[in-house]
This record gives sequence, structure tokens and C-alpha cells, in this order.
Amino acid sequence: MILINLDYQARTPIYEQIVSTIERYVALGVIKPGEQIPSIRELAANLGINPNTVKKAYDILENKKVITSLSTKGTFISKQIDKVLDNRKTEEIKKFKEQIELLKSLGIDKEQIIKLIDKD
Amino acid sequence: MILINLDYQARTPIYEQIVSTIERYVALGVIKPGEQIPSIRELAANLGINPNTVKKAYDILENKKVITSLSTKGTFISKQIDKVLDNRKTEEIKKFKEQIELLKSLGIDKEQIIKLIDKD
Amino acid sequence: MILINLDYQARTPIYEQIVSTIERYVALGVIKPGEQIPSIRELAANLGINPNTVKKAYDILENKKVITSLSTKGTFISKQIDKVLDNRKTEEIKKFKEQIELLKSLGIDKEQIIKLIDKD
Amino acid sequence: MILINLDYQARTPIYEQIVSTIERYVALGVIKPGEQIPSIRELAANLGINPNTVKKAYDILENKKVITSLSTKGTFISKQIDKVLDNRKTEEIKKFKEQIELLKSLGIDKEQIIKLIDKD
DNA sequence: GTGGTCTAGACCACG
DNA sequence: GTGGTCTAGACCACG
Repeated sequence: MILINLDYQARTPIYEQIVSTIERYVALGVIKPGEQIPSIRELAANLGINPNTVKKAYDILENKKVITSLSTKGTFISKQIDKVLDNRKTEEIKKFKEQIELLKSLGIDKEQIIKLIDKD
Repeated sequence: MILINLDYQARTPIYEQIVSTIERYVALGVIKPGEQIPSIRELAANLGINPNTVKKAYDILENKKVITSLSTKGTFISKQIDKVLDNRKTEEIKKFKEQIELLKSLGIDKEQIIKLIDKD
Repeated sequence: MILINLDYQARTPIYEQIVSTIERYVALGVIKPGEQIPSIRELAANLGINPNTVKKAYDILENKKVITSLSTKGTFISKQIDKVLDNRKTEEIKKFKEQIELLKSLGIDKEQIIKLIDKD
Repeated sequence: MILINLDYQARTPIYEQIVSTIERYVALGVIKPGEQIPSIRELAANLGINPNTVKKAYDILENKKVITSLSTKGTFISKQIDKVLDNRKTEEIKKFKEQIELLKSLGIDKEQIIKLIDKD
């Protein structure tokens, strides 16, 4: 079973929270290429939400080639997931650089930032 | 005049874009404690948006103690802005650390992360 | 249905009257933690006022952590309302003590003040 | 010189803050019946505000028979101030009783309230 | 002219 | 149907 924490108060819609959680699990290797994931109805029941919402998340993931749906057989993590992960990396690195600029604008210099990473 | 770039396509609402832009200007020292900022109507006219939207942004900033509004006098950057900025720093550092964890989960190690900063 | 009496002549704005009425109902236990309150539109219709005004009241209550709004689901009294109520008590006791000082400054002594309470 | 602290952020207008401060000083005996108070222009200059604002405050005080303006001579605290003070007392006692009801609605009972006064 | 309140009403995403 | 955003615009008190 996939553990997905939903935040109903967040501005981020539920379907997007599902998308990014599954992407993160794939990136972390928690779910592996070729592995089957829950059906729309099953996941919807587990999360106590509307199946349409899960459907929307799966549609997006399929569009991003993270999963593939084989009708009657079920839904699976795409086998050629590497390119997907590379795109994800590029995105996150971009965000990271923006965050660095923000810290600098708050008066935190490069040396202090590096210390933050080292302490980690 | 305050330069604020609005992105009408973004999920982030206009009023929030105004809030964070002004916060950033304060953090950068572009606008100083005690300094007057444009009136609601003036900024609304400059940005081509409705005064109510600017009002909402100013309400949030006042709530955060970044600005203070004096009826009939105008709106001013709060004189005791330091604590606000400290809180902001703490928040952003927290986000930064989360972002680092995310990068690690994508298989980017500490050395590579530090390189990202140095190149900057 | 929540009973809210509005005074349109008062200096206190409508949205603030809504805020304090709901706070009082929560304090009195008339509305319980976790309980759903009327939707913005419904309350606005009941009170014969504009939904934006109710929205503003709900925004303030959410900011004070008295309620929490879940998009598409509705608005609910916060489950961890106790701390909020404690703060409220402290505030009101402070006001009460100021009021006592005022009465004393008008020449009413402690014994007379206690009589005022006992008659109640 | 009369010491008046103005709060520009309060919802209460400046002229009303002046009214209630002078009333309080009279009630406290800081200013005595028959005593002269500053001219409109003088007080306005001291407070750094518009003379019209002080004028409005003095008009209200004169209407309440707290002061009397003798053109060319100046402005004086009314000699028959007792009835004024009595009205004030009645008002404040009314507020006090409302505050007691509020405390009760927050779950503080009569015994606890009396303790609050005794500790004072 | 300034901030503050409120109405009327449109449009949106979400589910 | 629900909350959220935004516009257009009126009216108010204050000074």
C-alpha cells in the first residue's frame, strides 16, 4: 500500500499532491520501474477521496510518462523512468538555485549557506 | 515608485505576489523602515489592478507587522522590522534544508550540491 | 443555524461583529470543535449581506485559528481550539482589570465594585 | 500642559481620543472645574495635529457640558461638572457589567471574578 | 487624498 | 456546492 499524506488546507490541489508524492517515491526507489501501483478505485478508497481525483493524478503521471495504464491489467511504473527522473532533477536544481538567491537577498552570504549544507 | 512584476498565469494570487515582492524589497533594504509606500489607489493604478486587491495585500503585510497603515496619512514600512526579517530568514532556511533533502533523495550528494552554490 | 445579530449603526464593522459572535459561541460551547459552520454563501444569505463580508470574517477567524476552511468541503471549528480560548480569556481579564481601574478613578471603591458583581 | 497620547492606528478617531482623555483627566481630578485648558491652536501644535481635529473634540466636550468656551477669554472646565461625571459613571458601570457577562461566557464564575478584583 | 467597509457579481478550481 | 480571487464601484470618516 502506498502511503500518501494529504493536506486539505494547502493551496496545492489534492491531485497534484498525489502526483508529486508518487514521483518522489519513484525517485527514492520506494516504488520501482515496472511495479504495479493501486487501481484508481483502490487508492481513492484508501485515501477516502473521489476516484475522479485519483484519475486526474494518474492522467498527469501517464502524460509525464511516469506510469503506464494497461487496461484490464492495471497501472504500472514506467520502465524507462530515467529520463523522467532527469527532468525532475533539472527542475529541482532550478528551484534550489532560486532559493539560494532568496537567502542571499536576505543577507545570508555564500559561506553561511555552505555551512548550512555541511551541518546537515 | 515600486516595481512589481505580476504573473497573471501563476497559481500564486496577485495579492500574494505583491506581499512577497514588498517583503523582498524590505529585506533587500530597497525600502527602509519608516518609509512611506504608495497608497492603495496609487499602486493599484500603477499595476492596472483593482484597489481591493492591493488592499488585501496591505492587510496581510500589516498583519505580519511589515507595514502599518495610518488612516488619512498613508502606509509605512514598520519601524521595528528586524524581528520580522529574522522570522523570514528562519523560514527560508527551513525551506532551503528541505530542498537539500529533496535533492539528496534524487541522488545528488553533498559535494555536488556545494558545487551548485559555488558556480553561482 | 447560527444566530447573529448585526448592528449596522455601530462603529464596529459587520465582519468584526461576525468574528466576535462566532468566537463567543465557540467559547460558550454552542458550537463545538470539529463542527461545521454555515458556508460563506449560506451565512451571507441568512444575514442578508454580501458573501465577501462573510469571507472577510472567516479569513480573520482562520488567521486566529478558530476555524479552518477546506476548499470544496466547507468550514469547520478548529479541533485544537483550547489554546485560542485561553488566549481569549487572558485578553478579556486584562480588559476587565483596566475597567476596574477606570471605575476606581471615577471614585468607585473596591467594595462598591464587588457589590456590582454580586447583584448580577 | 496636558499630556495626551494619540494612537493613530486605532479605529477610534483622534478627536474622540482627545475627548475621552480630557474626560478622564477631569474625572481623576487632574484638571479641576473652572480651570483653563489650552487653546485649540496651542493643543493642536503640541500634538502635531490639525486644529480642526481639536476643534471637533472641544465642540463635543462643550456639547457634553464638560467645558465652556468663552470667546476671547479661552476654554474652561465647566464648574458644574458633577452631573457630567455621574453620567460617565453610569456608562462605565454598564460597560463593566457587560464585561462581567463576557467573562462568565468564557467559563469564569463569580467567585473567580471577585478574586480578580481583590488581588488588584 | 487616505485608508476602510461593503455591495454586486463574475469567474475559477476542485471533486 | 464549496472556498478563493478579482473587478468595478459606491460610500464613509478623517482631517
